[in-house]
Amino acid sequence: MIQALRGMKDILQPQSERFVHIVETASEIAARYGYDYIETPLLEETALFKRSVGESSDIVGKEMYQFIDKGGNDVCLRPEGTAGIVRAFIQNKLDKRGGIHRFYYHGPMFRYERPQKGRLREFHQFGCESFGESSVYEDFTIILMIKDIFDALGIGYSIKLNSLGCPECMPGYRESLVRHLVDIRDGLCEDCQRRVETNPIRVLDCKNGSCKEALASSPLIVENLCETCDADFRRLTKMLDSHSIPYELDPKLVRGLDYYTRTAFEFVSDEIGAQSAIAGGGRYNRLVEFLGGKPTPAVGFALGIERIMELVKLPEKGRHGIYLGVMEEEALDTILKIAHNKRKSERVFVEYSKRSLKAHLKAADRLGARVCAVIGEEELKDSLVWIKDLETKEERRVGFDQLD
RNA sequence: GUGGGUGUAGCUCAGUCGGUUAGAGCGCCAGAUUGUGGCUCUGGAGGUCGCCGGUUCGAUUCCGGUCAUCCACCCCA
Repeated sequence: MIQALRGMKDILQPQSERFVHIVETASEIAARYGYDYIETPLLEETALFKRSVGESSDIVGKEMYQFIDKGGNDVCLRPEGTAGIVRAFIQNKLDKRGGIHRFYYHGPMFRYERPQKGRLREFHQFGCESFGESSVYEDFTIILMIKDIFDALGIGYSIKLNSLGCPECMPGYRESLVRHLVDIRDGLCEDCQRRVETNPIRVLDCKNGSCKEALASSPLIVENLCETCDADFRRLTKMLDSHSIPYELDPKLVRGLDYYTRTAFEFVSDEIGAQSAIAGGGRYNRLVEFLGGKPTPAVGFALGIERIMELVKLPEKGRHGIYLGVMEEEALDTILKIAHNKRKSERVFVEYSKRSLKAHLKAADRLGARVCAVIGEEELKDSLVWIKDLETKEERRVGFDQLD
């Protein structure tokens, strides 16, 4: 038997219903915040991700589905959404056009990781990217939008917030951090000792207990921000406070992708296991320029649909729709016409073969229909259809055109 | 990539200290008379006990390998 590849899953109902519900809810809210839908290719040149996500990240280093296509191009399945959208933004010359451009997207992402709870090799994200707005109010608005989405979906979360600084203050901070890390090197885990060279910022994010202890006294970026970054960060937290949005300052929150600057945030849930981030994002003012476009400020986020599916509770829909069947073959034509008409407004099931009343009722019941409508010998004579409400058990006969 | 758990019916799982017909609940199918579903009752179908190899008179059970899956590390949504 051929099975789906490791870490890749079919999504059938009832899960597919949650999936659609999440995408629809998020899309609707994003549209109300002024975002337009964008669709970009799943396959991109490998160089795009190497440059945007960063070569030092594990995503690029060892988790990409990368291969050479038949034309000799080095390509890979996208491991995340932002890079492709930034590429599209630049390629379509929107950077030169100026103004503000906001996009939302959703679709599959691919990372060759070891699967576990909340982590798949093919997973789905919904995300938004806003280009051209440098105000921190846009960062605030994006956080507010995510809150709206999660509230609409009825799921709990907490927000972690940090600022990663900018080219003004980050390099200086990085140097002092490295100096400190070198001092405490012996107390760090193997991975972190390596990271001191490759990506010192990420040492802060290490979950290893001994590293956490060793890092207790390390300098924090939020205490080393330049004036502009600091003012923005204060404004952001003030806005969140005044809107009564609870958040937790996490000076050790480091986004895994290299392109983030200033605002970085994560929405986490404590109900879904170790992979607790249900949304993450922040500002990435340097990425457009880095990928060859005109310098353009940008903010964005992505949320993990599969992780959220575990949290969404769908309202019970109960019986709905109508089931149509016949006990005499001559009535099938009539039934099909009724079905076509009813389908303009509701869910309709049609059984094409002649069956006993009992069989029809049973089938209607199993399909979750509210009404079972059948034409038998008696109804055929008088041009009527017998209907039964499976919930109230009421039954009656009505004319072909009076079905409601 | 590392570590641990688990693979027995469609689903959730029991069980065999190695022995002849491998079980339960749920689900499924059929019936409880003629045109009445869900509930109940009765009956029935359905399993090469993940795969390969080893030990053994004999393996679903023990051992090794392999694959799959789950959880955690790592990484991240």
